Parts: sequence; C-alpha cells; structure tokens
Amino acid sequence: MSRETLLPLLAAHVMAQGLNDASLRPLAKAAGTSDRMLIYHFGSKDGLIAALLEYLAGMFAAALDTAFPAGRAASRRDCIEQVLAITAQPAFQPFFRLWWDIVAGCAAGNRAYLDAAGAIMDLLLGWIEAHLPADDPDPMAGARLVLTQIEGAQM
Amino acid sequence: MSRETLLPLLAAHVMAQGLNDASLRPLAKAAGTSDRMLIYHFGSKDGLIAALLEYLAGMFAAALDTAFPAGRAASRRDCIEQVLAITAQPAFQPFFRLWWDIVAGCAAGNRAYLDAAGAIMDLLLGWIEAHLPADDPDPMAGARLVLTQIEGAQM
DNA sequence: ATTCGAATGTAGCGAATGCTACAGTTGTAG
DNA sequence: CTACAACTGTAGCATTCGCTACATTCGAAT
Repeated sequence: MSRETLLPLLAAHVMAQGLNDASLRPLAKAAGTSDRMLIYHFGSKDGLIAALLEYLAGMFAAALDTAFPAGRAASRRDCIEQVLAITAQPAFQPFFRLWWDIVAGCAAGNRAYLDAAGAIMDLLLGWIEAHLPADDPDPMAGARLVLTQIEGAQM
Repeated sequence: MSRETLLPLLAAHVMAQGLNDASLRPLAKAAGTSDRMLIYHFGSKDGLIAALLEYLAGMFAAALDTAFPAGRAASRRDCIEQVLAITAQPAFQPFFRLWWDIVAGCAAGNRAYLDAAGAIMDLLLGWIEAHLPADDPDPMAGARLVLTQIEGAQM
C-alpha cells in the first residue's frame, strides 16, 4: 500500500465525511490501514492533507472534464448558466462541501488550504476562460465575473 | 457572571480565534471563568454555540447599523458597490471569517449553524432591500441578486 | 545464507476534548 | 438564625487527538 494506492480511498472518505474534522484513525480505517502507516507514508497529518488536497483538485478537474460540454458558450450569461446546471448535479455536491471546508480553512489562515484554494481557483478560471465565447473582449475578467456569480449562487 | 455578562467576552474571543475549533477551556479562560461554569450557564457546548451565534448575529446587525449610510442607493449596481466598500473595512473582516466557519458548518449539516445562517441571510436581505432604490421593480429579487454578487466577491 | 532496508503491527504517551460528581460557598427568604 | 436555592471550585472520567518507540516481517541484493 503506497501513497498512490491510499489516496483514492482517503479521498473517498473525505468526500463523504468532510475535510475539516477528518482525523487519522477514521481515515486509516476507511483506507484499510492504520494511523501508524498514514504517518509513515505522509510524514504528518499536514503532509497527508496537502497530498489529499492536491489529489482532490485533480479529481475535481477530471469531474469537470467529463461533465462539461465541449464547445464554447454563446455569451457570458450563457456560460454562467451552463456551469450552474452542471455544478447543480448531485455528483458535484461533495466537491462543494469540500470547497466550503477549504474556504473556512483559508479564513483561518491555514497555508495548505490557501495553496489548494489558489490552485483550484486557477483551475476553474482556466476552465471558464476556455468556455467563454471566442470573441469575449477580456476573457480573464470575464472568467472572474462568471466565477463570482457561480460562487455567490452556490451559497 | 451571568449569560449576559459572559456572551460579549466569549464573542470577542470567537471573533479573534474563530468559531469552528473553539473549545470550552480556552473560551472559559478568555471570559475569565471555567469550562465548568460555561456548561452550567449554557447547558452544553451546543447550547453555548447557539447562544453565541444569536449574539454574534446581533453584533453584526449593530455593526451594519453604524457603518451603513442612511439613504437609498441610486441603482442596484450602486448598492452593490456601497455594500462592498463597507464590508471591505477591516472592522468587518472578523465577521466574514465567522461567516465562512458558519457556511462550512452548514455544509456539514450542523443544525445550529443552519439556523444562524438563515437568520443572518434574512437580516442581510432585509438590509439590502431597505437600501435599494425605492423604484426597484422587485426588491426581494434585487436584494438576492445584490447579495449573490457580494458573497461571490467576498471570496 | 546473510544482511540490510523498507514496510507493518502493537502499544502507548501526553495533551486536549466535552462533561460530571462532589463539595463547598454564598446570598436571601422565612 | 436557619434553611434553601443559586452559584462556583477541584478533580476527575472516558474518549480522541497526532505522533512515537520498539519489535517484527519480508523481499531483494550480496
């Protein structure tokens, strides 16, 4: 059982149970190993969380990849509604639960959470930018605007 | 030392240290009492949190009251920018830190947090509604729209 | 076959958690 | 003065937390 074998199982547990109050022993049990081994493989709980956040960001990107229609939206408003329709799917709810955990962790000043949040935001902005109309005057600003709307609506 | 004497001190500690990982002994120390007495006055930690959330919502309303200019905005967009300018003040940062804690708690299904979030949302919606232009065609929808923008921008 | 390092199990440490049992110590009503 | 109820301090309990010490197993390289 290596890091790579463990991460999917740990991620599944975190998706189901939340990230903020995840502790080593339940995580280990969910992955069929022991707290002892989690520390062995990841060095510390912080290391585990950092690895998990990175892995979860990858999962999120993959989920977006499969759920997103290929083409570009007709307008910014159209893009917003496409993204809203997709992220409203039940499959995405766990990701948003995690997202709020991460945001709260950022507000508390947690470094790993800040890094993860930055990475995920960049990921999302890139995605949106690629799905805006090709003739959008300022794609970066447009993506930020779309993201603002989506985050607000999610709440 | 009654509930009413304790709550402001507890609230101050929570504003400074966060809500999610607040525990009885540090809270008690910050309020100059003991965990024993907190349980005595509030019944349980859940009772304490519920009382604190209610008190903090009151604090937030009062803070809005003093910071908000009296009149109505010229337009929805104008209203958004007024609120953004005010909530960007350093005095409001601790409230938003708490807000994220509450949102994360809601995502985790915590009942007290859900109630508090609902109350605070209603409070905010009322505030915004009262500051929209008087000729707004649909003040309730307008308030929701403004709030969406603000929450999105805060992130 | 021996050796060596990676991987794993067992047991536990010290700290923090929410909460409780018990024993006072008040202040006040009769 | 007495009695009773509200209040408070001390000490602890059971649990969980992240983490470590120690011992063992096991496969591969020499």
